[in-house]
Amino acid sequence: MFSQTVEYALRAVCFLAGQAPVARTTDQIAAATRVPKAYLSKVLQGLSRGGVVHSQRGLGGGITLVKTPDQLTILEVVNAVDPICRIQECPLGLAAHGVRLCPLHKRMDNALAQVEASFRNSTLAEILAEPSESIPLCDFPMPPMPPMQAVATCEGG
Amino acid sequence: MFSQTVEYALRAVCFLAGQAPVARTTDQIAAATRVPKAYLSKVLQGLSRGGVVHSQRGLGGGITLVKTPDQLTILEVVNAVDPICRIQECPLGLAAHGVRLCPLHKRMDNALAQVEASFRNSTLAEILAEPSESIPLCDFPMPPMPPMQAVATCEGG
DNA sequence: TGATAATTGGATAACTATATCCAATTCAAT
DNA sequence: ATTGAATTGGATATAGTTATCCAATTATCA
Repeated sequence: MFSQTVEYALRAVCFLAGQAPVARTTDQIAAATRVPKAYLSKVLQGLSRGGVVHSQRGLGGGITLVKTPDQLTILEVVNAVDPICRIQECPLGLAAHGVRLCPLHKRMDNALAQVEASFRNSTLAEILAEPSESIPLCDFPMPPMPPMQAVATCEGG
Repeated sequence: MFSQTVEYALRAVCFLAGQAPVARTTDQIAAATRVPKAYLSKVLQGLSRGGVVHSQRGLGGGITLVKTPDQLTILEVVNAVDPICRIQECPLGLAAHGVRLCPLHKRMDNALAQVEASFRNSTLAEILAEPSESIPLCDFPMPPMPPMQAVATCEGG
């Protein structure tokens, strides 16, 4: 139900949060998150226009988060690239329904509201800090990283 | 975030529930729900294969619900045409993540689980019975209906 | 059995999402 | 100023979703 674009954007931001405040290039992000590089650059453009990341051109440039991980929520990332559109008015355009939704669309909108709320309550810092057997994006705890090569071994699909 | 197909399927089933146990033709459903007739017939085929509706060919045929409205949930309708796919395993295919999801994907899956749960808890009967200023699909309480012509006046979009 | 009413499914079109490639642009470092 | 590293954006390709049309099929009623 979530688009590929959302999945990719969250992976990228999650990676950047773990590296903050260091800038990373599109190549580095693509390798770490296993997202097609060419497509990732478009997704990052969306995140940039949405004010989630900052991109710096030129030698030594790259992508950084605009906010610190504890101030950035999943919702902001999602809304930057593929907004959760709440149901504002009757999709059938029925005049009588006006502002109030019918019971059907009220339930659909409630579901969207729940997703919105739970995404609003998750910060990137929280995700990185959560004790878990699985570190986001990695087969192992990630080292600081400078030169950076392809990410560890990986099988399965 | 919900596809057009889901929206159309829910409208159709909602309408049929209000008419149950009378059969309605694709033309009648299309007019009442304002769904393009040709596309609706495809959506209904999906609902039929999914066991949500039964279609009867021939003179006097039409579409009916397989279950009574109090036994049919929104979730069953949604899953018949555009299933909610929970995140079962790490989308990156990281071996180390195995069965357990990382904190990021755990949160995404939780959101899906919430939607699933709230759809599982809504029956069509409940939706029709809910006191509301807006009756599902209609500008006014729907009469029994036989010959049936276009549905009332309607403006806005 | 014949006529009519209804679904079924194949072919096709338009649009959006996903993905790729590359030339142009920008900027830091020297 | 020149060079090299990096993003940017345009053009294009592919796949999936949404939508339409129509001939074929099925089943009921007279």
